[in-house]
Amino acid sequence: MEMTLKRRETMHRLCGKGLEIFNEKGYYNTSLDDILNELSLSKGAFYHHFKSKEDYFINIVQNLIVQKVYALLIEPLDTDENPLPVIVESLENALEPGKKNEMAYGFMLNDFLTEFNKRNEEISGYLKNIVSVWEVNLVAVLKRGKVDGHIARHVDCEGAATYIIASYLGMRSLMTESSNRQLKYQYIQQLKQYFRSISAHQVLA
Amino acid sequence: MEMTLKRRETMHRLCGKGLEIFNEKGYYNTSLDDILNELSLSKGAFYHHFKSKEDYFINIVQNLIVQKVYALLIEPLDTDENPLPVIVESLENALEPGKKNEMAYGFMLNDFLTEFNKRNEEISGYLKNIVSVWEVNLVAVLKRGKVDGHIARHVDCEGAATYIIASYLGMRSLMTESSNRQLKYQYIQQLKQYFRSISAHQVLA
DNA sequence: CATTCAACCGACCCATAAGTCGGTTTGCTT
DNA sequence: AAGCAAACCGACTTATGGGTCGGTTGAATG
Repeated sequence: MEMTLKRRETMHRLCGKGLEIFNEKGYYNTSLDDILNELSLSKGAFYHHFKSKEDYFINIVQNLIVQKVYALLIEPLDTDENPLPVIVESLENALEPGKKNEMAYGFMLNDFLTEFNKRNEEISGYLKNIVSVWEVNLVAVLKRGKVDGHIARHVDCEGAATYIIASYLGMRSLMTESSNRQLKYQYIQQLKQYFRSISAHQVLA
Repeated sequence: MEMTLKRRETMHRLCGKGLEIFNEKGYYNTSLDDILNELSLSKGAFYHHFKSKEDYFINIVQNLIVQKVYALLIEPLDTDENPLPVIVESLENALEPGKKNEMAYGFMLNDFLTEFNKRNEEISGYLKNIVSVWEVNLVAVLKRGKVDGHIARHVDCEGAATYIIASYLGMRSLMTESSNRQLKYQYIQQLKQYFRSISAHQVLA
């Protein structure tokens, strides 16, 4: 099964570089040759592994993107502590410019969501699904926070989750190369302010 | 100057229909012919009035979009009342699905911002500028709210404005044809919750 | 009535980029 | 070493869409 290994490796390289460039320039603004040239691969190689550009990107979404969202935004929620600081920390971390040569700016869900909305229902569906999983997990962790006495009883957990997600996605629209540090700081501060207001122990600022 | 009138009218029709379709399908996913067919106009007519698709869209941005942002998001702020309910009302109104055949979903700043970011620096610049004007106005109105005793003294007005804008832009990523009513309600509720927390009179929920 | 020019027409040009296909290379198996 | 299939190559096809250009129309002007 050496060939299967070779296959896997090439597909993996393609997906990795693809995500990197799609993230930089957008899906529709990136040609396959842009990616292929970087990897010194040919059209033939590409179509030997994927049946279309769309199929290729679905692969990227369902492997790499899902995985990153889990790692950055969902798994960190799985603790027994007060959920609010945990959520803050996960978002703060997800907005961090990539250390080394990892993905810059935590994540690009908003960009892809917007790009495929109205243009490709299938891919759009996969992306929305990712957001939805994130939301479900946020709601769960908020509800637990209520039970554990960290979050005020009156809070609408679904609404809070939606609000958190919206603000995070929106931040990614505002953060363009420059300006980021300040914006991120402001965002985190206000998020904390909001969290204080839904916390069970009404700490005054 | 009858001709100038004709010219104006055709350009106006082009811009109106253009905004409508660009908003529906996205700028890069809309061909000039898509628009021209709807208006029964030709390529020749188009290029008689605009020097390029880009020039055309800049026209749309600087006339129609600027105007709508002012009408929906900026001018409503110009009152002497407590700014917080006024802001809520403007956002609520801006997220309203267009009555009659007006623009659906209040506004599409986030979509265009995302689409042109990384693809067209010039247009991107104009759009960012609109957001920036909105932000400046929000900050001003929040500061006035502080002076007037509606907003707590400790609040970072710039941060709050950023946070408000981010959450609004993000909502537009989440609101796809279906689902909207519920999402909007949740958003407004949580926004109010946040506003309560930066209000001078700490009303408990 | 002739002239003129803004407004408009639509066939054409050309660059881009997805996808095809007949081939070549590579490396494992026998 | 021969055979064979997976992996890969790259010229080609095809569709799309922005932009061009030589023309036509129609209304105002003299």
